[in-house]
Amino acid sequence: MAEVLTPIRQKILDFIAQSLRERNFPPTIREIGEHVNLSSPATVANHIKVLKAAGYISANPQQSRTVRMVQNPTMPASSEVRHIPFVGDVAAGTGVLAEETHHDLMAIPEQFAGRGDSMILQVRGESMVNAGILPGDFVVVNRQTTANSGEIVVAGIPGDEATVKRFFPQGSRVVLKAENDSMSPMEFDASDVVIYGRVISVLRSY
Amino acid sequence: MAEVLTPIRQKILDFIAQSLRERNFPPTIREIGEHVNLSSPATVANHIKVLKAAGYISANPQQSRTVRMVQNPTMPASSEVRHIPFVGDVAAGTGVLAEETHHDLMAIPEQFAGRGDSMILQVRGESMVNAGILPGDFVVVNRQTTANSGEIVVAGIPGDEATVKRFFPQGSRVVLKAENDSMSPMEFDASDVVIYGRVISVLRSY
DNA sequence: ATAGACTACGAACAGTTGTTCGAAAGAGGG
DNA sequence: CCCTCTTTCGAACAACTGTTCGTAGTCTAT
Repeated sequence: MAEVLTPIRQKILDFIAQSLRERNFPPTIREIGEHVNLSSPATVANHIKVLKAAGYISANPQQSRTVRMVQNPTMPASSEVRHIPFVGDVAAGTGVLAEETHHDLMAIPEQFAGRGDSMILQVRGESMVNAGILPGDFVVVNRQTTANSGEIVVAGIPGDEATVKRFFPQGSRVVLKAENDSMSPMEFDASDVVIYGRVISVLRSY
Repeated sequence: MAEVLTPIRQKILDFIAQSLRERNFPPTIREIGEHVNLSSPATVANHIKVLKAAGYISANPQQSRTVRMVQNPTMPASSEVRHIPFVGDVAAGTGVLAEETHHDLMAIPEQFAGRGDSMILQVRGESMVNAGILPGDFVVVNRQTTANSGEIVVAGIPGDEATVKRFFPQGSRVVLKAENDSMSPMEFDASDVVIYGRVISVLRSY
């Protein structure tokens, strides 16, 4: 058995992928041939047949423009993803945060999912723009009641809703610092601040 | 002028979307006709022409299976996660970007994965801190060679490596603006700038 | 009723497209 | 050197496909 992924076949694969992403439809056999300098459609068809047999692509016989890329043959294990509940936005207050009712689950890659009990919030407000957290961003929050100095936490403060702030414990007092030039640090008695969790990752979609 | 979205045209739109969703390639005119009970290809072609003029779809003349939806009424909805190749960091230059070799795949939720052919880059440098993109952040990039004004793109510029900048075309010139107070906008001849793709999402892990 | 529009049909045409077949050229091994 | 495998070509074919053209039915407004 000869090598399947010869350079010319690699080029064919690339061109099919390119056509799909740039034009949203697959190329014809002759279009492929023109692109890889194979003047005979029979030659290209032969490569197509090999690639199809090897599982790289699939194609319908006798139908034009029906080659398509087969999804990654090595589907990574589902353990790569964790499903984390989306519990609302940060301005929604503690009720939402504490609730364990039916929430949408978002699939989050392990790398961004953290380890313990987690939840996802959508950020409202510009309090953390200097830390690269913009309004509308999704933050994955590890549920925990304490945090280390300087970490970004979701906290409940007196008379206000939950906010995202940088956390600085100072004895019996707590300083919550917004990362925004126009906002001053807020100081509270430690007993008045409830920490809901720590921000462990940020996801944004444009 | 008559109504554009007649029931039959709606059925045609639905069938095109269905074909794209279930088979990953568009139907032919006769396939459409068979599904909506129009025996003459001329009739279907007429509807196609109207829908195309109205902006619902686009199609290449004289090419089979090239109709495609202009807007995207039907999200892929296949799986909740897409696996996107991680191709290195933005400072690694064009070589890495162009390569189609074996890369690590990262599982990305559909919501952040975009639609077309995508790749993942890790951002080096502080050029986009004001846009909430920090050093070390992962950006999902939709491979495309053009972009709209104001969009964040991954671009190759003369004498430098690939960078992440905000894109402003100005006639035959191109202005690339860093989102960093200490960096000035850069202006190039349009032919000297290569756009590799558009940043569609940002992921950060603390 | 008459005219005009819109829609649909059916046939035909030219170009496209996947496929088949035979043959030639090169590579590698015995 | 000879054999086999692989790749490629060129030509041809049948089917497919977008398009054109003439005709006809339906509906609305005049």
